[in-house]
Amino acid sequence: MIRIGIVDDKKNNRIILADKLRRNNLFDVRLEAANGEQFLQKMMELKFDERPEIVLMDLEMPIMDGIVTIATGSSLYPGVRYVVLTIFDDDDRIFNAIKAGACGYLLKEESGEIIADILVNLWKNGAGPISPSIAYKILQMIQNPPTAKLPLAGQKSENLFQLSEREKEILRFLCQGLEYKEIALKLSISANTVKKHVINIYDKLHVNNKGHALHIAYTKNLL
Amino acid sequence: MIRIGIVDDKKNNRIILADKLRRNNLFDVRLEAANGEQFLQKMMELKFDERPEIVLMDLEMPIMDGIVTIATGSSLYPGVRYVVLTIFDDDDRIFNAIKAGACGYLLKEESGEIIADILVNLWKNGAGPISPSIAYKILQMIQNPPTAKLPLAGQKSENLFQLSEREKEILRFLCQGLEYKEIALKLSISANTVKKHVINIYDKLHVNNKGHALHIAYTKNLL
DNA sequence: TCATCAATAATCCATTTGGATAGTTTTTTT
DNA sequence: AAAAAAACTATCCAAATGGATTATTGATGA
Repeated sequence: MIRIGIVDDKKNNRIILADKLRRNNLFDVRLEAANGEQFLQKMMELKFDERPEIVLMDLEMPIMDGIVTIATGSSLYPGVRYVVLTIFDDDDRIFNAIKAGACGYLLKEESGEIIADILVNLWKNGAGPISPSIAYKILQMIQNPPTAKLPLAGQKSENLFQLSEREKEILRFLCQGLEYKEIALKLSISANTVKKHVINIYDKLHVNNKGHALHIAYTKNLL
Repeated sequence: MIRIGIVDDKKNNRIILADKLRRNNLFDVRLEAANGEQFLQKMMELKFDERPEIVLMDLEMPIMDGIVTIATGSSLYPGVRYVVLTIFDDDDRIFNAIKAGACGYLLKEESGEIIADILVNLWKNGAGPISPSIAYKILQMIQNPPTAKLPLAGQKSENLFQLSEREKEILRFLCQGLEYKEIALKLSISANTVKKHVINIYDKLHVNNKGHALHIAYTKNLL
């Protein structure tokens, strides 16, 4: 049985999709969430071997959207595969989802059987499921890099987490191993303020300690 | 009828593929070539509306290989679609073929029916045909840009700090943002022991806090 | 003008971490 | 078998971190 998670703000979508998958005896839909925050919350409560192996993620959601959720989730739980399942196919969304760590991108148009097939294939072979039209767009992105968005030389990624300039500055210092006091000294502000910024950064990254934050910073190229 | 070209140095391959496609009444295989030079020569001799709309291109060929041929051909005849059809799936070939202007990349493993389906789809919808495992590799290329790899630096740096296996293990957890307690749980040892290991790691790395340690771990590739 | 937001600063409190020190057990090497 | 190294456990204490809350300032925008 492949453990599946479904994240979609429309309850009906979740039910239909879960039904489709459950009809196939290979899938065990055991996590449903209406937005990213709820998803991360539920992941936290699960033990390692109870967590879904594949998570189907809608992109347009209130509170915490799919891309930020994938970015955070793929750092926190690297063993989990995230597959975007959405009706949108614009370049920015595709690109950001991939950068965030999605290993597949399916359009909701695809039929239930195809989705099931593709997920089984992902689980067995590790091949990323990608709708043909999406794959074509990705090719085009490589052929015509949309204004320096392709990080082919390890460039900075988009501001996924909406950090302010000051926050990025402080995150960079944090990543160098500086303590609050030292950062305060460098920036000529008080250590209390540094701490406040750090807490705000944690909020935006949806983490609650330095280790996690640095992990995301390093793996998501936030520096 | 979709006009098809086949470029492959093995005559047998051409015959088998042409047969497969001709069985389907949608295809009109009207150009065969054994290498890039021959292909370009024949293209030159054809009138505009006689040229193939889709060209299936092998990569490994004598005289003029597939990538150079695609690069040249896509400049000379932008209206023609080039689909790579090969047994090779290494990153460099894929990337170069796409950069050269290929609009699809199929592995020869795919069955004749699938190839036919995919070509029809390409012709009708413009969606690029890509084998799933290729698509996955492309994703990974975007996620992990091919950075300049240092040949021996990896191995050297692992020995540089003389970390024991256990210490490396704990450092990896630390880099994932886990706290002492959580690491202790994962390793079934006490948090005190974890702390002791961490202190020993700091000693070896000549640092005195988590930030510094993670910085070295990430930048010196200790993971 | 009023509302909002980013940056600044501070306080209180609980938890985590870093450092020193002192052991025991297990494994490896000599 | 003895010695050495690695792994494990523990306690004390000081420092750093995290979380919540409150408040001021300046810039931006409706």
